[in-house]
Amino acid sequence: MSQDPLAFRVMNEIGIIDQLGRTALEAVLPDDLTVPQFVVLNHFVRLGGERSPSDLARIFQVTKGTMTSTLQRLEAKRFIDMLPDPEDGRGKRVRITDAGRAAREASIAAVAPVLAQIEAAVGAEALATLLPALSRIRAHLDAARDGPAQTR
Amino acid sequence: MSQDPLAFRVMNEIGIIDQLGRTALEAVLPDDLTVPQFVVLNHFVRLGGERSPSDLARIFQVTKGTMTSTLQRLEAKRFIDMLPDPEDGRGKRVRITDAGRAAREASIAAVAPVLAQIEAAVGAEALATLLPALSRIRAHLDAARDGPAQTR
DNA sequence: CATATTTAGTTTGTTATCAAACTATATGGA
DNA sequence: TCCATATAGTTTGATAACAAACTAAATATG
Repeated sequence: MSQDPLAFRVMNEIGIIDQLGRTALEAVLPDDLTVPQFVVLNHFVRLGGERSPSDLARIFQVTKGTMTSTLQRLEAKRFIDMLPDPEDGRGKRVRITDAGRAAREASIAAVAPVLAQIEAAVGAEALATLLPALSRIRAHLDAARDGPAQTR
Repeated sequence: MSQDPLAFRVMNEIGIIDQLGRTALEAVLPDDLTVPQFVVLNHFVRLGGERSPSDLARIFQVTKGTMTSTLQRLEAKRFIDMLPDPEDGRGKRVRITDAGRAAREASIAAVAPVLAQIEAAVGAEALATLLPALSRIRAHLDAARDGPAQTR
């Protein structure tokens, strides 16, 4: 059980947490929102303005294809608008709609208790300590990634 | 960027690490093995013997349906055998094949440098410190999960 | 200026994952 | 013994994610 290398055990634990956490959040999210969909809405409310799909792909570290799919689903729910970029014939501009803002508010309300429980169970200090180490791992993996396949 | 609750930021970081780490490992794994497939093979080599599919689903915290899929792919590659359980007409017994053992050895060799790099970049102590906190988060999410939907 | 290269976005095909529905066998209680 | 319930596995129908191939528009180079 513990003959596995340390880094492997950490990755393992991270994988399971990601899965359980994602499932727990999606169980309470309204409007059949998924975590990635919520995260995009949250971004627009917090930072406002408009973004291109490839901006968003870069920000959230997913491929362009993945972002295309997430945005299409959000647009189908009328939570974002996709407009042609007037400055670039290839580009698009994404912005949140009023319905999207409302869905984000409802999501925050639904998700807050779940997050609060985690914080209570693990301790705010422990979480705060975790964060920098996680960031280092992320930074390493990000840098080690060879040719960023597709403007991820 | 940091108005998000602590627990949310941690979950976010974990999600990205999971994704980047998974992709990095799968890039080097032989025989088109995926991480879940490798993890199952690794388990059999480390602990030996036979397991039922639902044992494996429980051990790796995935649903039975997910485990069915992973086992079918491993069987197609001839890396495991699936036998009827002589004691239970509903059950199956899974065990690794020689080819499976060989694939696991090759995988370990391929994956080791990637893990070593992570360990070097983050530091063994930092990883060791991370582990208990991660375990607490996992334990909480595991416990908070309502009716374990399907003998997950 | 014309062609080559890069960039923006989409599409395709594969795997993982979940929940829920379904089949078949086992077990428990009346 | 018989029926109800629980358990083992599979299947179905979603979403997310990747890589790779593809279209179209923009930029760079000769």
